[in-house]
Amino acid sequence: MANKIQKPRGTMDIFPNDTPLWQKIENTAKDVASRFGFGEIRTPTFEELSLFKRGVGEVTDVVQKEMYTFTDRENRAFALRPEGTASVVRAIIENGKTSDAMPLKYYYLINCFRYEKPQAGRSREFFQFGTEMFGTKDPSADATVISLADTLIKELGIKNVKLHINSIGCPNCRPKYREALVNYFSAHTEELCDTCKERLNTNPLRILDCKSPICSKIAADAPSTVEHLCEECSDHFEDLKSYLDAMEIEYSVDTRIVRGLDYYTKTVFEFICEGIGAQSTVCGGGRYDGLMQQLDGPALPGIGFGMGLTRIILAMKESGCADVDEAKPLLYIAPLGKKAVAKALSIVSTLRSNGIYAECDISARSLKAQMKYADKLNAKYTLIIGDSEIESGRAILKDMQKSEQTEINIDNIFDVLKEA
RNA sequence: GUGGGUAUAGCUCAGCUGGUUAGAGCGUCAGAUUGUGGCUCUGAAGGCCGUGGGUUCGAAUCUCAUUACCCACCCCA
Repeated sequence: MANKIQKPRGTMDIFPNDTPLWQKIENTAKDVASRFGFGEIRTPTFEELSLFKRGVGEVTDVVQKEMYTFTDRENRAFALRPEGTASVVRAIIENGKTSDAMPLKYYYLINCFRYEKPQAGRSREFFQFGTEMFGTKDPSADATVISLADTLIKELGIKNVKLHINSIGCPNCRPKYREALVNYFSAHTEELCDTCKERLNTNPLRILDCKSPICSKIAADAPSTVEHLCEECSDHFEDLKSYLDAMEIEYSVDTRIVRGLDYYTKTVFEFICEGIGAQSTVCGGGRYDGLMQQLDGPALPGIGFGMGLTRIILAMKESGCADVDEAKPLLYIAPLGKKAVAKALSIVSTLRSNGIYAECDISARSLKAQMKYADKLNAKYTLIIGDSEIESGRAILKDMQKSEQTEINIDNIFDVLKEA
């Protein structure tokens, strides 16, 4: 055991006992997205490093210390995608989709990579379902995107998740708000925790969601975003709320929701699940009206979200809806002898071609072992074929649950199964 | 990047203050009169006790380092 090869830290192997749950989530996501008129987009796993620097924000933690970067043989700098939005924007611009009918509506199911220290709900390779919409700045678009996430969460059966919304303003009102915030917290500098003293310079908005009791107590009386919005942002936020009300989507306004990535403007939201650990945001998103321009595209407003699939799974387990029925074979054939095996393979092959899940022994095991295996697979019926059955053309069909046996004509197996 | 916890068969775990061939349950495979499952019984395979040093006559058991996992900070989905 000199060098046992292990998977990279913060990654995972997923086996067939777990993949059905993943597939259920992915299929439901695709289904819901297409009902909202969103089409799937696929972009590269890695991109030019500068895309993320410009798109996500040069000074964010994600870009500064969490990216997997590398250079290729010609010394070009790349990075594994730490999120999905920047790539989508790049692809839209590069392929001239900005001339398509608006709005553009895309979704994706991707893996992302961030060099972080793993913990509950956080890994280095993680999976997310994301949506992006470009070309409409109307609050009804915000409401639609939120509704998509809400619909998906509900269809998955997750109950213990709450929607929190906020508005962080636009380039007109945010600087003023930021100033007000810095003024307020500066008066309490000494009381703030060390990280928040840092944040005062780097990202004062973040002090609002600090978990330290002292900071959150101070933050409670801090000026709130909502009161500092310009008229346009304020109207936008009010309209969004009334549209959510119209769709009967429950939410609470939470001024501590600020989002970490630079590109967000106006609407921000999170679906939060209590009980799955510290990383409780199951879905996070918002509006990013300046992003397209920041990447040298036209001034198309955008909005979207990312949903962490691992966290969704934690939430599903928490609300007890993570069980997926396993596939059970309709028929298991237990052949004895080569002639019988040939017959079994032939029957099973026909059934499979007709969309039916069927199995037969392929290990030349004893009948007893085969029956045990059929039981373990939860087969509905077992057909036993030996030499004499091949001769007579008749074999025993056993209903595994009722434990009843009937003799049938082997070639009638298809009709018998049809009736069953 | 910071802090706390853990690391023994495929899985869940025993193994007391260091002492001869490291255990259980579950799972896997094979048997319990010739071609029949779910219950029961029997047996087998499977671990140099995460890895590498150190202390010791002797270490799974003490110590240091390292790696991974779990949890929290940070950050975020």
